[in-house]
Amino acid sequence: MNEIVRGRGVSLWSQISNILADDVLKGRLRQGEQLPSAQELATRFDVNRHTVRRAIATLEQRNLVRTEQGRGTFVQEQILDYPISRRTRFTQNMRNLNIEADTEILEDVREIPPVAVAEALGLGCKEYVYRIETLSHADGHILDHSTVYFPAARFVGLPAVYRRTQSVTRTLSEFGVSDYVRKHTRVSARLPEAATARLMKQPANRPILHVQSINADPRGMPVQYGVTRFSGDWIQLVLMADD
Amino acid sequence: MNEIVRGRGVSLWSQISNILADDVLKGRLRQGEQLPSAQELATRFDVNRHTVRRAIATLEQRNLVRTEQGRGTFVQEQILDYPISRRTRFTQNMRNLNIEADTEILEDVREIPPVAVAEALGLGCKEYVYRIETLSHADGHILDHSTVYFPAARFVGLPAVYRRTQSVTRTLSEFGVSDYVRKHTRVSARLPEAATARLMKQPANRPILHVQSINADPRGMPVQYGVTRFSGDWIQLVLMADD
DNA sequence: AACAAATGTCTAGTTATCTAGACAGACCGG
DNA sequence: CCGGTCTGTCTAGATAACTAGACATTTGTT
Repeated sequence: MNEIVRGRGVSLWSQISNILADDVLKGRLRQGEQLPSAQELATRFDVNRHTVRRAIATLEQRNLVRTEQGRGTFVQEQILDYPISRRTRFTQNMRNLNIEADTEILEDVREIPPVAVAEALGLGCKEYVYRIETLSHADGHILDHSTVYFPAARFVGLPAVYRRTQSVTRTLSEFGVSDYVRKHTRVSARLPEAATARLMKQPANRPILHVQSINADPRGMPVQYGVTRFSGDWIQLVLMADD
Repeated sequence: MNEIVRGRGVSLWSQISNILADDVLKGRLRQGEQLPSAQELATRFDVNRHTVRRAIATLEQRNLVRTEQGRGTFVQEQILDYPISRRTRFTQNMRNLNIEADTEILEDVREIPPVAVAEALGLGCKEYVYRIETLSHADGHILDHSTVYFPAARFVGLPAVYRRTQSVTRTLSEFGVSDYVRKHTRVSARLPEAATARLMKQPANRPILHVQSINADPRGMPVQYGVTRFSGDWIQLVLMADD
């Protein structure tokens, strides 16, 4: 297993601290996962509990773990850098971040959209859209609540495809839109609507990241209007130069 | 310059030891070079002399430096691995080892060789050879004392070429021998003759590596007979499989 | 309420690391 | 041979790291 060396000029607490930090950073310990108790670690490393505590104290300072009296110490949920560029693809993003994301489809309906959405999609005020509501989980956390609109006339029967492919990119691809780029992205922080707060299991007074985006095909024709509400606590959007 | 950190779990002596070891291994301190005195290092690192001494003690254990009372501490001359194969070329070897070698020509004469040499070169007992005596230095150390014989009939005027090219390989090349291989190599340890000991500035009772070799052209005709006396202390021949 | 299992906080003692100073011994150049 | 400059060795004390044990506090379960 992991070895510790005495009397070579590197203190035990520092060695233990490094080993544990490595476990966290390399993902051997997952976000929110509970570490072995101080006593267990002391036994494993053949060292006093105080020594382990010192190691853990430094990890806490580095914000890698969080200790709760009477409960234990846990891997600190890190703010997730969520890169956004013109070609951001959610599924791809999560895969890059080495996170198992699964998306739950809450609802899909065919309806007349709000005026703002119709305008954004370049539709007349009597044209139908599909509206799809999703909730994404990652590592046991709720990641975002999304509402996406597609022009119904252009993508007949889209919800069924979406349910099968579980991916915007693959769905559009099946309708012949093999490429699309983000026409614009608007990011704001706001308090969640009641429904969103309930869905994301977070207090109504904790702000969320509200991202509204429009994707267009290569000819500039809008294919998707979406609103994604990220948990502001542990998502941090990174705006990137266009590629 | 080089920084040292207190109170982060790594002892000062160990940090200093690492810095100095790095200086030696990366060649910032050369073989045989004197390190700053313990007091100077203590001042530079803002640390007690004893602490520096402890760092140096570990370096001594690792055989990276050697300390001499009253003189100072010096980078330990490492044993030099000297690879030998059928295609060994002295100049090339030194270049591979990243060592500046310069060869001083002590003497070149045209003479009747000893019988053993004549036989080895496949010459009759009345045929002349050129005998060239050289002394090689590298990094300020004397590396070897060589005696090489060339058949004079085949290589008329060779010494002049050798003085110009400073290389056996290039010299033979100018005589049309573009390739040659080592026909055989005999290695032994023996005490140096008086002249050699004096030349190599080493005691007469310290053994040297005595390497006798014959090089032949691709048709098997011997082109060179040589004896090289290496300083046994810091040269270590590595016999390699033929290439 | 009782209990087990965590973390948090003390005290006390040991060992390792670092500092300070003094002095001996070897080397070297004038 | 003498003085300056090295390394080598010793003593003594201060600080950091580690161990041992006791007990408090918090949490979750029974």
